Amino acid sequence: MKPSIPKGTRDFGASELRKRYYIINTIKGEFERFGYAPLETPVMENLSTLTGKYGDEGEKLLYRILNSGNFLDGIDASQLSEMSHKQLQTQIAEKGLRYDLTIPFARYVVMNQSRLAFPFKRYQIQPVWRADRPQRGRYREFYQCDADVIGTNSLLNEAELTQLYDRVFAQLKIPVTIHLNNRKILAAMAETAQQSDRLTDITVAIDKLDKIGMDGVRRELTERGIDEIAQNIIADFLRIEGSPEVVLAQLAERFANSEMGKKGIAEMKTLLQYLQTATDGGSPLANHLKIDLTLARGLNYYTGTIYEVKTNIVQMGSLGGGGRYDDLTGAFGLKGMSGVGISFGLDRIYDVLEETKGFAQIDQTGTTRLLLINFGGAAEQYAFRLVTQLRQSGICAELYPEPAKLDKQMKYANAQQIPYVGFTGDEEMTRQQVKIKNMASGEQKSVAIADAISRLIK
RNA sequence: GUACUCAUAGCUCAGUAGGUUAGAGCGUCGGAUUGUGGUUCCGAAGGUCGUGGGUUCGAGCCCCAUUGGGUACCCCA
Repeated sequence: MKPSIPKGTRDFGASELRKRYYIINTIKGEFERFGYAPLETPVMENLSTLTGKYGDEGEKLLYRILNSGNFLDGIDASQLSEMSHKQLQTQIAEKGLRYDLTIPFARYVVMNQSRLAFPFKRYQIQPVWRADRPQRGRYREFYQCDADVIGTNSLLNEAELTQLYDRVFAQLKIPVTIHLNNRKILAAMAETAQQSDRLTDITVAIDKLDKIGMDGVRRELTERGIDEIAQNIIADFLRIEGSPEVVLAQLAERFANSEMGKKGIAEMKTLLQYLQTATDGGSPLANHLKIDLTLARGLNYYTGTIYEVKTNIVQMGSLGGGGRYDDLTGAFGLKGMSGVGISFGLDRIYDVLEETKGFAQIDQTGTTRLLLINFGGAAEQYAFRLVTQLRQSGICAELYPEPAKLDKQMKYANAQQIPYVGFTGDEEMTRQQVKIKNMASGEQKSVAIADAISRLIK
C-alpha cells in the first residue's frame, strides 16, 4: 500500500513546526498582552451547533461525521430512494468537524455563562476543517488564531483589536493594510438604494470591485436582479475614496436621512478617535488603515465593525478577518450578548513568510546541546550514566542509541546540528572525565564531569 | 459544481522525430577510514514510466478513459 494523506492536509516536520511555533508564539504573546485567556474546544461539535450559522456556501463545506455503529438503524429502506442526500445526512450524521472557532466559542459562552465573568475575553489557536477545493493559500485543515471579547458594546474593543492586528503584523514584519468597514454602513447603502432586502446580493457583488472593476460589479448586480437606478446609487458610494476622514465626511452627506448610516459613521468615528488618542497624536499604527466600503465578509452574523487584513507583498488571500456580532449567542438561547473578535490565518501567514524569506532569522537548530558517542560495553554504561546526570542538571543531551561506527555517529550530530559531541573512552572513564568537542570550531578538551555540566549550561 | 495543467527512482527532475539494456543530482547503504564529522573519491541498492485500454513492426513519448496532485472560477483564513 502506498501511504498518502487526504488532499488539503499536511504533515509538519521539525523545521516547519519551528517556523509555525514562531508565528503562534508571536500571536499568542500579543493575545496575552491584551488580556485574553486561552480556550480550547473539541474538534467535533454536534451538527446542530454548526448548521445554520455559515450560510448556504459554508454549510456545504462542513465535514460531517458518520454515526458509529449501524447508522442505517431506524431508517426506512423504502423511503431511502426518495430522500434527498441532505435529508439522509441529518439522520446518519449528528456530529461534524468545527468550521471556525467563533461558533464553538459562542456555544461555550452560553454553556458556561454562570461561571464566566463578563466581559469575557478568550483566545483560541486550533485547527478548523472545511471541505473546500484546496488551492493556493487554501487548505482543508488549517489553523485559526482567534481573539474575541463578549459582553461589551464598547468600541474600545474594536480599537484594541485593531492595535492587536497591527502589533502582530509589525512583529512578523509583514506590511499589511487593515481594511475596515461597518455592516451598518453597508445596510444604509442598501437602504439608500431602496434595496434593503438585497443586502447580501449587493455585498457579494461589490466585494469583487478590485477584481472585476465597476463594469463587472454592475454586470453582477444585474444578474442578481438589482435595477439600474439602484446600481447608480451603489456605484456612487463605491467612488468614495481617500483617507478615513474624507470617506466618513462623504458618507455623512449621503446618509443625511439614514439613522442606520449615521450610526455606522458614528461607530467608525469613535473607533478612529480611540486609535488617535492612544498615541497622543503620533502615528497610531505601524500598518495602513483603510476604510474599505467594498469589504463585506461572507458571514452573515456580523452587525457592526468588520475587519479584513491583506498584504500586497505577495499574491495571497486575506491573512485575517473578524468583526462585531450582536447576537451570536442568541441561537443558543442567550440574548443580548454583543461581542467582537478577530482571526489570524496561521497557514497563510506562514506561506507569506516562506515566500518572502521572512523566516531567515528563525533558529533552526534543535535543542540538544551534546551528543555522547556510544562506544559500547562499559563505555556505553558510563555514557548512559553521564547522559542521565546531564539531563538531571537541565542540559538537553543525547546518547547515540547503539555502538555504531564513529563516522555515522558524528554525521548524526552534524545532521541534527548538535553543537557539542562527548567522547567517553577508556582514558576518560578511568579519569572520570568526558572529552568534549565543539563541532563548529573543532576544538576538543577532556574535562571532569562537573566541569562539563557547568560548561554546557547556557 | 465548472475549466486548465501535471504525473518517470525515497526526493527534485532529464528523457531529443515513436526505435536496442530508461538517465542525472540529492538522499540511503557499503568502502577509502575499527576514537573524530563537515570536504573529497570509489561502489551498491532502488523503476510494472499513476492505472486501464487503443494505434503501431515497435509507446515513457501519440489517442481515449480513469485515478491522484496542482492552479483558476465560486466561496473563503
